[in-house]
Amino acid sequence: MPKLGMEPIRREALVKATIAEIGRARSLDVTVAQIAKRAGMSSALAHHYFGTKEQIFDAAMRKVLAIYAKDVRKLLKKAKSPKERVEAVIHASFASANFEAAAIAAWLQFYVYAQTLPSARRLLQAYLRRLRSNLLVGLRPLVGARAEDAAEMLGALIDGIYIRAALSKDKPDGAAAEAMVRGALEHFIAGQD
Amino acid sequence: MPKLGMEPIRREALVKATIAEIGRARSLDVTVAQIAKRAGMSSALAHHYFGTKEQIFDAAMRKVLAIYAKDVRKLLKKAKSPKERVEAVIHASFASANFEAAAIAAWLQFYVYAQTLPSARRLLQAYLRRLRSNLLVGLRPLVGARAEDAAEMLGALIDGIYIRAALSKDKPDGAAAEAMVRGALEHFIAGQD
Amino acid sequence: MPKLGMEPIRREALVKATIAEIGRARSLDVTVAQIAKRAGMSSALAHHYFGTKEQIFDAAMRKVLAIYAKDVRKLLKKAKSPKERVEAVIHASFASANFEAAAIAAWLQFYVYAQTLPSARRLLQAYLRRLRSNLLVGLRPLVGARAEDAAEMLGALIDGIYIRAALSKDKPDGAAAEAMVRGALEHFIAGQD
Amino acid sequence: MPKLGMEPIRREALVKATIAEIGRARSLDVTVAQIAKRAGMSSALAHHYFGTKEQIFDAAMRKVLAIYAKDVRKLLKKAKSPKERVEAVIHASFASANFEAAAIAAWLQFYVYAQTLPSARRLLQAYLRRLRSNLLVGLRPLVGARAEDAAEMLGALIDGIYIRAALSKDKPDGAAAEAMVRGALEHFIAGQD
DNA sequence: AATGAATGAGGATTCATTCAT
DNA sequence: GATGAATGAATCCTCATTCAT
Repeated sequence: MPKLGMEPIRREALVKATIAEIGRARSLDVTVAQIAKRAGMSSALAHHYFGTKEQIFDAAMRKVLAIYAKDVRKLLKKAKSPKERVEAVIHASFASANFEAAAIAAWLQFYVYAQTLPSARRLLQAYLRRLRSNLLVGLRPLVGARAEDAAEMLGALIDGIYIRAALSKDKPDGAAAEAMVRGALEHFIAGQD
Repeated sequence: MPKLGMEPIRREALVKATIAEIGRARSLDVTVAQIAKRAGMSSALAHHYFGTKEQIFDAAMRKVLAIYAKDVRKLLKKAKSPKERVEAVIHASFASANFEAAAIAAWLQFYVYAQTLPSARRLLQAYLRRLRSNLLVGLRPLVGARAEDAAEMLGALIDGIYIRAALSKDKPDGAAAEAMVRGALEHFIAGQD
Repeated sequence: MPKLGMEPIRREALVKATIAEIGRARSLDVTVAQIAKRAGMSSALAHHYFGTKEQIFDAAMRKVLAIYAKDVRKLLKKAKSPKERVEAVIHASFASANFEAAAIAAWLQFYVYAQTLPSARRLLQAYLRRLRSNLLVGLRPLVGARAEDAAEMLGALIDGIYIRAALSKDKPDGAAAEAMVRGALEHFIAGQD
Repeated sequence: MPKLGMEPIRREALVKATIAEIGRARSLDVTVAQIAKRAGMSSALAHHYFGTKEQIFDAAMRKVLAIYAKDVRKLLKKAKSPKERVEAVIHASFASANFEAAAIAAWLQFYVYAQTLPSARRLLQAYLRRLRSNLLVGLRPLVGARAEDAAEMLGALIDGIYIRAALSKDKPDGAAAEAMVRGALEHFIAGQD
């Protein structure tokens, strides 16, 4: 009798292996065989479950974004004030399991990947929209009409820190990253127009 | 005697074609044949002049960084005050010929490439150091001991804007980008610690 | 479960095809595609099983030497006297399945190959040592201290006959070849110093 | 005004460079560019003078055989007796400028080359015939009807020694080689049928 | 469910050879 | 006479993907 319910297990193993492998290679030049091997199965099985390599990548990207989204939701729930809301979003960006060398590397790769693949682009844009809207909700009470600009700026800053973390050989420093964004937030709030 | 002095012409054509082709593909998955074709020659000739694909990429990356460096130098010369120095660096980042769809796309690809290739990493890190030091010279008189943090933040913000511009389908808006960074600078200066 | 146990079959087919193809081309300028085609598979599969062309050649060379070594061992077992031992070695050299047009041609090619490739050189030198030592064991009782010279001479003579057989268009004549070496042996034994 | 009589100079330089380059590579896998560079000219010029690579190789092979033939002729002139004739041929084989690492390597390569290229085969067979006939003239008075066999055997032995010298990493020892062939000759003469 | 077997398509690289000057 | 310029044709090798079992 066949093992039942293997599908979700296999799929998850593959997704995890994909992120790890991309993190290791620091590039999307990763073969299905490598991913499958790390996931403990044959590449034929990987295709059986996902169809194409593209779909494996898609699922992996979805996973990275989902981890982040979940962290944000959790933190937002505890936020008591507008400012705490904004800080929650910032905190989630760098405290998440995603702010870890391999995941950051994978993140950057997916960013690039989104340039080429429409489905990946959609995913990434959804993330950007959500990030922006999460920031906006908190920022409006704080800076009013300047909230749009503030959200844009904070979002870009977060992405910039990510990209730099990806390049650096040092272990990513989430606290420092968070401090930098919070500083920018403070200055923005303090600044008059 | 044969046609002479083609080498620099061919090399430049290849470098230009490489950037254009990477911009078009929005990926480093570009074949030497594609590059050579766009540059109007056979792939064999491309290898004749550059040896390997890696060296072609290297030259293209060097070119992108060189364009930026030249723009910065030019603008810095005209700067009359510390603040003008910082603004010159910011302006160069977005006014340069590099802030144009294809070049931005190529820029992002090289950022990623630097994760893998040591030679590319060195190039990029040199760029980052120069950017930072250029900002620092202007920032020290303005914000004193906080200059380091400011430089770090502005640098990350610039990179973040780049990465977002790379993802966007719209034509990159240099003016808006510049305004955002200048805004952050103003707020940083105004902010108290 | 898939078709199983193809690997040894494929590998053997490839080795055989390699020898045949080198024999046909009378040169090592044989493409993996040609070999694979003769072996009835795609070149990709050949690479799948052997990795590189060099390793295919290595295996083929090993095979040629192994055939010879096996023949020698078999004949040596039946030898009842020192002289029969020497004759067994000689006989094996020319009666072996290797003394056949294609194999001789391949042999010569490998001899040349050994000049360039360290691994091939090691294989060939091992063969030469074994040949020498096999001859020595039989020769010592027959010619005493002159055994070393005799072994050297007989070995060179055998190789010389091989090389000439490789050049000739006629079907190799094992009997004649053997007679020539036996003659040299007789004269060496008869000769006084 | 054009330089006159460059042709023979260029041709000779190329032939010499070819032998040297084959000796260095210990293989015929030598590019026209390498040969031309060593000869101090462009590969285009090499083609200008020889037409094809094949013809360059042919000329080089011819040269190697010509050196040997000349040496033999010179030594044969001084020979006073049949035995001295045979010894002259043997001596020439190993004393010639050809019995030197690079030339031996080239020799072996050409031997192999002759398997493929008809023109090379003709050259080599002419050499073999001449060697044989030179030996026969001296051997007939010495061993009568057995001269044919003796010539065949000595020829094969000489070739065998060459092939082994090619494989060895040590500097070729002409004296030892000659001693071995002379020994075989002595034994052959001494041997009774 | 799972995988070894198998391949077509593609890509970097090399090189003999030709040609215009 | 001489050569830089240029290319077409090959060749090794990789890899996503399919299939039979």
